[in-house]
Amino acid sequence: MTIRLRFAPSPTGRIHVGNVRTALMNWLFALSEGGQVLLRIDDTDTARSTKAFEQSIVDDLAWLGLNWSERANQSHRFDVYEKAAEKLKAAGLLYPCYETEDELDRKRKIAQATGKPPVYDRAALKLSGAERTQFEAEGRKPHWRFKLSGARKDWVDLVRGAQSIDTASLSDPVLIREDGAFLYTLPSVVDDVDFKITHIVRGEDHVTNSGVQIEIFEALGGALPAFGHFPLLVGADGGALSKRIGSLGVGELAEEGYEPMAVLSHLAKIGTSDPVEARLTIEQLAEEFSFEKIGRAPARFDPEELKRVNAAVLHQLDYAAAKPRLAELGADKGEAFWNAVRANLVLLPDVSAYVRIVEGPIEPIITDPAFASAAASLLPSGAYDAASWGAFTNAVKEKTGAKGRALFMPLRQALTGMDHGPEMAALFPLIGEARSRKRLMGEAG
RNA sequence: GGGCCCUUCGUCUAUCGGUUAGGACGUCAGGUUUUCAACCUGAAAAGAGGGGUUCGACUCCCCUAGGGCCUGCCA
Repeated sequence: MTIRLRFAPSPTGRIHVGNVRTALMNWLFALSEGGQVLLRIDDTDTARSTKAFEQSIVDDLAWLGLNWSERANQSHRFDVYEKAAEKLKAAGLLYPCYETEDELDRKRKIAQATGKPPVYDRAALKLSGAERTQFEAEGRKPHWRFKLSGARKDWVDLVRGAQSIDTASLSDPVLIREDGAFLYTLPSVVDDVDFKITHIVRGEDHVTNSGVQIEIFEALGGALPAFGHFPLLVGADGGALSKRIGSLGVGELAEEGYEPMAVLSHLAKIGTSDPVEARLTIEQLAEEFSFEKIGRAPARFDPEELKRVNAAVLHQLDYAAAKPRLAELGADKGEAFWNAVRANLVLLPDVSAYVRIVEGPIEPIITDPAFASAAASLLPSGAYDAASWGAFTNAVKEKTGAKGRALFMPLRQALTGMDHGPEMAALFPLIGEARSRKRLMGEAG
């Protein structure tokens, strides 16, 4: 049997790193088992959902290289949810409630204050027909709650092992809002049944939801999927994911020049027993994926570590793969250039600093003008090749007596305006004679 | 308040009762580069605190401290 998973974002905002991690877990598991992933747009909240956000989700997943096999919108399926709701009502499992939000809020606060669990008291269940008619006459519209059984619900979680949720300690979940809108819970279960989802993989913020949803699966007579809840992301300081990081959107990462595979590698490896290392393909990440490797402590999303992984991805990126991206940045200066500089990049846009080194203009750093001009007079003429740098530095060494660091650092600083960087032998031919001469003479160029 | 989960080198983590407590990043040292960066090799470096259980505990139980998630007419 091929397994079927789903990624179900709400188009009420851009997707951020937390969403990407959820998506990735689903994709990696599906890929590792030869299964499929359904992209389900959870747009039941028509007021907050937008087509623009939906498109951004599609674009962001495409940028990441995550391809779905099917796509569905919940907003096209209201009639299906309606039928499911009718079925639950007929079974006496979905009942109308007339409390206002304020009333519920007050009830919760009172319960809290008296040390009682803030669980819905099911007052609506005791309403007489006359009372209901009275509420309706007042113009109150009901919201609908699912009647929990009060039994414990058990399952063996893919990452957490044996789980047991006591539905007696939970409020009956509201499935339909006063305005008639379906809340996330029912459509999610209905769709999981209809689309024959075999595994629900999501963050551990959903574990109690799963207990509730298992009851709805049972009430609807649907096949129960397997559940896996992985720990959430926390920030590098171990605290909650900061607003800046938590809302770090895929779009922003792309703009800042991160590599999709760096983002994916980092999110796939943090919180697992694998070392956090760069991988060049999703397939490789999938090959290494296993629920058993996922720890139970929160995973740390560390921007510094992401950068390190990004650098590693870049270091392995060959010219053919880099070329189109370099072209976008106006930084495609040929294969020799790419090979010379890639090991020194953290983010791809860093390449522009090296473009300036080979094309100018840069401000040379001259600490010893006499030495620099002596070197300038020894520059070979004509076209430079891989051997030119050796010949040039040997000549300078002989003439000035400088060697080692005293020889190379001033030349590097004069020629590149930096005190670190790629192999000079590779850069020198790209800089060329004229520019080298200018820079050694202390002129910007 | 209640429920669930977590706490091992500086950092992220492995260990599912008996290990020289393993790996990765970082750090340090060496190599390579006639310089730096990049790269390669090696080293130092750990079980929150307190009680139990056991021949034996990082591992199981309890308490304390510290963190995360849930407890919505959000998803």
